[in-house]
Amino acid sequence: MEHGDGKKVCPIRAVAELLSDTWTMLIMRALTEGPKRFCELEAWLGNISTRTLTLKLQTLTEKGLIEKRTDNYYTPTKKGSGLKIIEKAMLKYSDQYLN
Amino acid sequence: MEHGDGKKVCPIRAVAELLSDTWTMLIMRALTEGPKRFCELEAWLGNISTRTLTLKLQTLTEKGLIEKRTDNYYTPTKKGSGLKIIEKAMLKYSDQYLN
DNA sequence: CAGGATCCCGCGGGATACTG
DNA sequence: CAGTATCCCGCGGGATCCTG
Repeated sequence: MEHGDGKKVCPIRAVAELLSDTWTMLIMRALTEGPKRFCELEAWLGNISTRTLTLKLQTLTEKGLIEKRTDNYYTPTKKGSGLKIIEKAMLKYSDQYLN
Repeated sequence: MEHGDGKKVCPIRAVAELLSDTWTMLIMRALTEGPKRFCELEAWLGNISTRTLTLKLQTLTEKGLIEKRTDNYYTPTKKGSGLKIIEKAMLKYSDQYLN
C-alpha cells in the first residue's frame, strides 16, 4: 500500500498540493476578503509579476477555486471560499506562535 | 504602507512562507502524529529523496518547528505542534470540498 | 541506519516589452 | 486596464554514490 498511489491519499497531501506554492494562499486570502480585479490584486500582493499573477489566476481557475466574472472581477468559488477555515487557522497560529 | 516591508506583514504571508513548499506540511503532519526517525519519515513520505529530506529537516529545525532528539527521533517543538490547528482545518476542508 | 557530497534538471517565477 | 509573449535565471528537488 503505497502512499503515492491514486487511491485514498493523505488528505493533507491533497490540500498541500493545492496550496503549496508561493502565491496561492495569498491570492486566495486577498479574494476571500472581497472580489478584486487584476490590477487590484497586483497592488494588494505588492511584488508579484504580471506573468506570475496571470498564471496563478489560470491555475486557480482550473482548480475550481476562483472564477472570473464578466466585469473582470475575480471571485472565489464555494471551493475557494471554503479555504477560509484554513486561513483562520493560519491567523490563529500566527497569532500564537509567530513574531 | 507597503505590504512587503519589514513591519507588520500579513500573517497569512508569514505562515505561507513557513509552509509553502512541497514537503513541509507533509513532514510536520507525519511528526505531529508521533516522533519518527529519518528512515521512518522516508517510508512514511513514500517518494522523497534523502537529500531533500535532509534539507527539509535542517530548515525545519532552523525555523524552530522540530527538534532532533539524541536517539535520532525527530519531534515537533511547541511551535511545530501548534500547526495541528492548521492541519485540522485542512482535514476539514479536504473532507468538505475535495475528492 | 543517518545522512553528506555531487551532479543535474525542470519549472516557478521575475523583468520587460508589447497588444486589444 | 488586462493581460500575452519572450527571455532568462535560481533553486527546489530527484538520483546516485559514498561515509561514519
